[in-house]
Amino acid sequence: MDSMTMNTGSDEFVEAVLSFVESIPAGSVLAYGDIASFLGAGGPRQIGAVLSRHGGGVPWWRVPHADGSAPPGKDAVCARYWRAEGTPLRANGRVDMAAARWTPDLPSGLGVAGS
DNA sequence: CTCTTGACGCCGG
DNA sequence: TCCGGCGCCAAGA
Repeated sequence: MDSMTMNTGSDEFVEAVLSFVESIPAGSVLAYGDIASFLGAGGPRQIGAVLSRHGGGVPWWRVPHADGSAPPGKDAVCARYWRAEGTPLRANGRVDMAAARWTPDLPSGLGVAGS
């Protein structure tokens, strides 16, 4: 997909975000800003906007804030899902981003590639 | 064209 | 650690 042709608000962008979220394995999470960064389009707010409108069919609970906290109102629901999926949590009940943060499957051989 | 709003993120107190 | 404020990006009125 041409990232440069992907304009926020376009169905392409929406599908890309939803697809990305669906690809997140249970037990791992990604912050709004992380998705925007990996996607290479828009910003954290655009990701949140998409999930708020079309996130009804994807594991949106795997997409907390950068600090590991959950979206407004969904705090209790998220905690339940996180516990069920064994997501690394901190004492405060928020996600341990340092351990739960997921990265797309990169070509084998990388891992340590410090670039 | 300008102003406000929003499932964000980071910094300072 | 919690709270508030400012910055960012795009859509809507």
